[in-house]
Amino acid sequence: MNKREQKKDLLLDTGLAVMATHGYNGTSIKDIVDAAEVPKGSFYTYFKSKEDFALAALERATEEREQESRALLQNRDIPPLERLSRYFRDYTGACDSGVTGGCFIGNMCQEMSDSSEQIRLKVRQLLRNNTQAIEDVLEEARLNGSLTSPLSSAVLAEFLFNAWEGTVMRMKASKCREPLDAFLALLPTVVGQADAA
Amino acid sequence: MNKREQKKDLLLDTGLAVMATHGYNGTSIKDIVDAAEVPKGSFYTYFKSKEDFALAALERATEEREQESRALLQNRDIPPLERLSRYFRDYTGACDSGVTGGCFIGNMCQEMSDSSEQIRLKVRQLLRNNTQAIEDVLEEARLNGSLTSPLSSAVLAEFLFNAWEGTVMRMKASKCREPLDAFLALLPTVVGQADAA
DNA sequence: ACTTTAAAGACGACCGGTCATCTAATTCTG
DNA sequence: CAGAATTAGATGACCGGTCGTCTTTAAAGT
Repeated sequence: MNKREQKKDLLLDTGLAVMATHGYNGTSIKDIVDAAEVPKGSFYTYFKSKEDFALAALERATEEREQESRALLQNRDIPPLERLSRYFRDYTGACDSGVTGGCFIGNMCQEMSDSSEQIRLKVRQLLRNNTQAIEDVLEEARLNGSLTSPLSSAVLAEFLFNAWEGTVMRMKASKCREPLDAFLALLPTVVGQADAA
Repeated sequence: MNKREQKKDLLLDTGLAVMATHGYNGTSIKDIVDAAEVPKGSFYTYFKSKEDFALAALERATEEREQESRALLQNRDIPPLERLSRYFRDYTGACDSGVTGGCFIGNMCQEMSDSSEQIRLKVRQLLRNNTQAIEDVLEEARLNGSLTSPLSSAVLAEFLFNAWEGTVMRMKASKCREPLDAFLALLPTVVGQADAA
């Protein structure tokens, strides 16, 4: 990787962190370049606009998360429903250590969907990808008989993922793990397990 | 109501609408006063700061919604679980007519929780109130035997409300009613009904 | 020397918030 | 009750500062 790509990456990583906690409109270009210790004038050599940066940051945010989550979600050594449970539960750490930011995609969805059609479409796509990953696991569980719900895996996945986003959002306001615990408590019920404490 | 209160109300109503679609940082004082056709200088005679306005708008947003929702949620002519179902389903209209804004409280939660402690606490309180209202209905359903879940009403309410917020958020990005349908499809499962199509 | 890229700094617009000024209502005086 | 004095509230010009963006200059690469 060349020098240029490295700097763009640095800008993306650090800027993403800033924008994840202060939002799109709450983050200035100066905030981004300051955090990355990159001269202000350089910003527009890497991104053609602030919106362009946000679009790239959105992709980056999911890349980082997908590294780990895809690996877990597709790990055939663990029963599919167990994978799902871990996928959600492993978020706990972020909560305990005074999480800030929450889900960057969720944040951008709320703040920018009505202001930028480009960002809305990108968010929609990333949300769909995430939902699809969950649906795949559910479909696998259905095939091996551990998923008994009469509802389609698509509906189940859509519900679960949205419920999860709501849970993460709530944790931002409450700063406690109750929302997460409630989510995990209901997970078996939703996928149709009698009781898998 | 005196003239002054009326203007403050106007500022609150119109400003709330603007801030609900463009967010806190995406809305300027000028945007608010222009929408209400109130002179810029007047703003600070009604609110001591932008943050103060947002706090008041947050209360206003729930007042408006609570007018109708409380009445529905506490209507003893309808079975409690049916009330809950309607409470969520009645949101449909907003979706069909190209909803903008979503849930103002949810928006502010995502955008401002990490920036303003005052707003975070207000959001947390309002979210709790909403959850409590749902818990009350669930408790009523448990008493009359229609709620069979072994999980506590508090956990159920927390999960349901967060799932709902996530659903509303997803609709902002997707601009379709699929998320809502998925939510409504799972509602009976969550509260422990076998199938109450 | 010539092309390409990074960086500096300027740009006008706009930000949240303040201020002196003006208006209109209230209180005081007779 | 009339008219003068006082004051609370309304107002838009204006503050220093920051915004996102762009032009211009400096540096680097070949």
